[in-house]
Amino acid sequence: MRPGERPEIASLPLFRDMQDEQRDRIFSGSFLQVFPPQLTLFEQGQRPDFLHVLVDGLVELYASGAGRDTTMRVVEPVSSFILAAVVTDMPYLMSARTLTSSRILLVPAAKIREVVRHDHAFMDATMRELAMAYRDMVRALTDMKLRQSAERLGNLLLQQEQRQGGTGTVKLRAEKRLLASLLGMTPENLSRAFGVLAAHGVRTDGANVTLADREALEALVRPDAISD
Amino acid sequence: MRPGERPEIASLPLFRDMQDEQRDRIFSGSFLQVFPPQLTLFEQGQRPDFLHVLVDGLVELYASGAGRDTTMRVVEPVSSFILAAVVTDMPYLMSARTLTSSRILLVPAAKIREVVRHDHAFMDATMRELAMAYRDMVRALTDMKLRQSAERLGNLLLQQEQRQGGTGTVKLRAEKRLLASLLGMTPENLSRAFGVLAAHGVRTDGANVTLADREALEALVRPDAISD
DNA sequence: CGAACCCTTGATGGCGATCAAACGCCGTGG
DNA sequence: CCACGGCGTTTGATCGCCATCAAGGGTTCG
Repeated sequence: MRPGERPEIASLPLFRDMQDEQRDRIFSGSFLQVFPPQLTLFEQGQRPDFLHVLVDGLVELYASGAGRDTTMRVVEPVSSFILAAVVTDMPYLMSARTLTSSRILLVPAAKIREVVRHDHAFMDATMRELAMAYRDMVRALTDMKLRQSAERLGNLLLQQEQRQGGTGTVKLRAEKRLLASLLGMTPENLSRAFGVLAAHGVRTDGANVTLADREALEALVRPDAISD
Repeated sequence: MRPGERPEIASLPLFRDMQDEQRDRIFSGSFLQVFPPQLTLFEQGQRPDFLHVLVDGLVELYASGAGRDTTMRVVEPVSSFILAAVVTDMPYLMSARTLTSSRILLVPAAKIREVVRHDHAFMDATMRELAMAYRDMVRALTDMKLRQSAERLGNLLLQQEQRQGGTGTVKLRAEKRLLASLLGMTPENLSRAFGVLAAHGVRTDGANVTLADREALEALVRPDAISD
């Protein structure tokens, strides 16, 4: 582990408040590994072997079915993923692959389940993490059921703009084809959706998007105050 | 509380393994109330005041946005709902209304959060409940993104048939208009979806549905083995 | 420099929403 | 007991969003 990385992982909400001793147990049983781009980390249906913590890089979680794939989440560092499968010890509902070269901390699932049982603060953090993840999924599902594609895109841009500092600029971290899949549409229609938003002050230049007229965009998208 | 009801609630996975003393604390601060049909229990955006446990009746959880509503879940007895909002103490993401006259146990949210902190088994059960709820939402979102409407309906019928005993018969507990909203479509298209499935052995008679040719239906729907 | 690959743009088609109307069920009130 | 009215469901007609198919332009990388 590089200097500064371990404190960064340890300060994640999931690990922050637990006993030092228990945290040491988790980390000592874990190992950090570098994966090349486009590598499948695991596939849906498998039993969970590790809790994954993305330290550096970019990871896609996707689900397959009915002969097609769809992106469920793009994981950015530093954060953990597939916690729910680990604590329940039930098969993954999603597959994972690296998008870029990625450094990932692998924590044996059995160790997580063991430490959860013995460290109250860690269980508390796990519970909260799962509750937040559940709420994220509720938002994603309502978004998919209630909004059409251009609205979903506009909404995502508004949220990303806030998370990236509110400078009126959004930097797309992943390819547009992936963004399309995340939003539940095809690349072609994502392109057209950007075209629709152009009439509402959205300028695109490759991966750089500028929101020139926030008011007009919000009028189109009608963002939900609760979804913040 | 009627005789037999309290044991039924206490034997729920959520409350089953906690200390008797802590369970008493929770129940002593709670009260059971009867609500008429079509009554709004709470609305999205509100701060959670109670954990709800549906003892008898039927409750709809729905979300509003972009000028429309969509059903997120139909709650059947005996089970709790809106646990995630209660433990995080964050605003509801969904609204709730009774569909039929319902008996609901109302547990003060603050008491839940307090007991969670002190009872390890209860926290463990809460964590697991949230993990399962999260997984349910993942399944719902993939279903919505990957399948079209007739497939979603067929899938739901197959699952309901299993949950109702595998007799080849499904009894729809709610109105079809509600089922349509749950599946993310209009009542008109639900009707047409039943029409499509009729060619695959699905006979409907009001709220009674019989699956005459399970193989044909599964061939159409391609159910996912993981989604069981 | 060439070959993928991504993104874009255009043309077409299908799924599902919307609009409209008729049927059946069930309650109320005459 | 029957007539009426309301509501949920069904069926038909039309429209719009989005997927698919197809082709061209731009970028990256070998």
